[in-house]
Amino acid sequence: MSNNTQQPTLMVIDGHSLAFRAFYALPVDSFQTQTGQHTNAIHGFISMLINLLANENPDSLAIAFDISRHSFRTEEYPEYKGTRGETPVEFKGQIPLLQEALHAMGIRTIEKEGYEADDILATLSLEGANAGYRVLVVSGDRDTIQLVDDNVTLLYPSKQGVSELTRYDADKVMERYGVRPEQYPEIAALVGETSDNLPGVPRVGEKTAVKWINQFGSLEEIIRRQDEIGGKVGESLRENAHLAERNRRLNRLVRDVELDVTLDELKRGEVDMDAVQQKFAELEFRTLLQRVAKLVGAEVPTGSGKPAAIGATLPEARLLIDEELGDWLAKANTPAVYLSETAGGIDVGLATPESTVKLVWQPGGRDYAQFEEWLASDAPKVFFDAKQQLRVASAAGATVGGIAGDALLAAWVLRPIAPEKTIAEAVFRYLGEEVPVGDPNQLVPEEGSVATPEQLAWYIVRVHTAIVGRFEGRTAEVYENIELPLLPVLALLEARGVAIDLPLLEAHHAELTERVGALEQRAFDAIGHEVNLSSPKQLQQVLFEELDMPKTRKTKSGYTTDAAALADLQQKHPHPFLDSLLAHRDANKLRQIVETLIKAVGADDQRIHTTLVQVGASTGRLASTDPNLQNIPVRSEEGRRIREGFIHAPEYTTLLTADYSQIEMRIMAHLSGDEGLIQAFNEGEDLHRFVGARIFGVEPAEVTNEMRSKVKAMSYGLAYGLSAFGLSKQLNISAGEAKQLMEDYFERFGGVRDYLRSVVEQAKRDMYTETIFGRRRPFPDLASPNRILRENAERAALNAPIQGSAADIIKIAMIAVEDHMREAGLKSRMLLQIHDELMFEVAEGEQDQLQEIVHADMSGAAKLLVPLEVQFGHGPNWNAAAH
DNA sequence: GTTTGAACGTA
DNA sequence: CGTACGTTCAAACC
Repeated sequence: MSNNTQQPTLMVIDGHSLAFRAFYALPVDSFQTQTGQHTNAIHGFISMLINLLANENPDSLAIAFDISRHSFRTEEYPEYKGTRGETPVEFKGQIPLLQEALHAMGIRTIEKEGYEADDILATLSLEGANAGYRVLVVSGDRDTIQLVDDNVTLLYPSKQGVSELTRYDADKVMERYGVRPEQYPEIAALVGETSDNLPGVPRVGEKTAVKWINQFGSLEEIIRRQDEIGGKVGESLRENAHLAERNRRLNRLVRDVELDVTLDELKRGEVDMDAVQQKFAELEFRTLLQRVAKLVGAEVPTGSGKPAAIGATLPEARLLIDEELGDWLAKANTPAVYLSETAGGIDVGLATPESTVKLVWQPGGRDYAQFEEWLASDAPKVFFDAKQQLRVASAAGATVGGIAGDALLAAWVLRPIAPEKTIAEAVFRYLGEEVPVGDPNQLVPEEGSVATPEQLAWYIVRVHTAIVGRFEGRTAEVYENIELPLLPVLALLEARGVAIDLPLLEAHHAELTERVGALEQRAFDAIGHEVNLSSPKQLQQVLFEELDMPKTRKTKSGYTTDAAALADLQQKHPHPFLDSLLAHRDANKLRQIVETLIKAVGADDQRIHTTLVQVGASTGRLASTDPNLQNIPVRSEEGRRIREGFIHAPEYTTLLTADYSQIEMRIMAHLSGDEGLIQAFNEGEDLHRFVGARIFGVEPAEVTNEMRSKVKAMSYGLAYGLSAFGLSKQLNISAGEAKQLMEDYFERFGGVRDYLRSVVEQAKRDMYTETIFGRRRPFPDLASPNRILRENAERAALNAPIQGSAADIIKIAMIAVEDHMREAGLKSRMLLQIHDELMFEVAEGEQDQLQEIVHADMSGAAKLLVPLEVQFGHGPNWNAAAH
């Protein structure tokens, strides 16, 4: 319905009430971003808004929001709207995002402290009508019926949901309610409004109220002549007239709120599609973007062809050589570099936001000396996955310096729970543009269907700026002072690898293979037939059907056959098969680990080069893959034999390991400020013995091994959100004893309990946790209505600052150690990081000096309320180098 | 051929 | 009903 008069149209919308209706109209679970942010109310609201704008085409537009529940109404009547339950958090969090999205669409939102959105609508509709506008009020609150007149029409959502709006003009109000619009609030005052917690006059319903209004003309008149009304109803009116009067005061909308906006400012202008695109990309809205574009007549990127039609335009690529290239490099301000390996060499894309350059690089060729020199220099450059690009360069014999940014790393620091792992993902999220990725099934890609290196570089340089621009708090410091300097250190560790005693591992493997075979045969003999011992399904058949053993804990697809359950079964229901099975599991696992390691040994250098994944863990830890060297067995004697296969190269004299002693407990002491715990560390006594003495009320010397191990399990469990139930399971003690143990612990170390509580409290408030150094980790699930998800998030939130701070500390130490070793000109090398441990290959005569550097840098990486202790061990192999 | 689940190694 | 990872195998899926 378009406006066919000369009169301009003003549309005013009650944002809160319509968003709330949208929230209940759309399934909350189907509208979630990857980070778990709910978006159903935002989506529903904007969808409805687009329809409204398309249908009504208003000339001016404003959307009003409530700031809080407090208004002059709650001043007068504190119970106002008091029966309404707590607004769901899933909804509350969407309002600021909705407002941001509306701002991106160039739409003015209005809030006023002390007033409700309806008062703003009332004020604007009056102002608009006076200024000659035709006014459309959009609200789901019945109080706005009073605003309707010849110039003001109300669009009110029908019961079906948000998409259907009923138009109320004065005639329609009369038809529906039987009174004129301005009389409606008097009806409502008499009847009362349950949803606002405003009781009316008992025995008076809509029918009676309308009858009276039509008979007497107004509420005032009804009350003045209340004695004329007979019967029980009349009696009720006389007793409760004050309620009707109070209701009338409260439901009268204020029409002269002072707003710091003029009608002129509400005129709809051009829509900045770039801003809309970016905001919608964050919200992961795609169809809405198309609809907005259609509404305003803009173009939308298709995703198939060229880079985004709207947003920045891709500069023409230039193929530069010699002086021209040198000139470009000299002038370019922190360009992006993208290296792509090809059959003949390396294709290079270089870009600033304004200019792109391509280069067909033949490493070592004479024409490229200038480029290679620039690449190796400190001249700042940005990358996407710089560590991988470093490998490409280094394989070509080139070096890379001046890593001033890495968009992959930045995206992870910003959102470590679900970082964008490809250029296309990051660009879509942070720039709202689609990178042409091409069809992998097409052997010869069409021109323009796949991004060239220089196009990718252009995306990288822009997306990096966009990501870094969103850092908050101390995130930029974490990125610049920890992650970026660590990156080249990790590249060095990966390139160095660790030496392996291949013959020893092979002998070990042969031995394990033989043992696995024998155990397998013994297991078969015990049940009289063969079975795949690695198949949980087949094992369940044997255990619970053939041998008729008692059922174990349930899994998704049956009953568990894990080691703990099998050991438990063996107690209750001994059987030789169980023995053989458990022993087989152990041996087979070790055999498999050794096999993986053997396969990973490089043919050229007899070393294993793991990949240290810097963007792997959301706490800030590193991860190790291909192979994982952070989970090499150590707990069993047989497992430690595998560590004997990790050795130093012949030109070095020993392996050195340095590990933080109880770093997580020390961080807990620091963060909690608990005096008992701090004292324990400062006195340098055995921690668990000290804590045990306090808890059990004995002298440290009298703490038995059993007491000590209970305390140890408890201390470590606390940082993981361990419950009394979990503790009882782990220690095999009664629930009561476990509960008592925890109570005794908190009795003596109350600061720890207070701290753990405060972490979750803070996390629920901010929706993220922070480490000592300011690394943040978001926790969307803390607001989940799903109890399991929420409690999992609470435990993870409890642990994140502790585990994350430990990760920060060892990273800082690694940067310093590598730096100082280089300064000292040492030949020794840092090789591995295993979360709280560093491994070094020590060159002849350097052990003391190295150990001094490592000790100083590790213990000095953070100044805590307790000392950071470092333990060293050295020997010919990793097992011997244990302390 | 790819994904999922169970199991298990480490800090 | 204790956090953070990666790898392997079998089974289930396409």
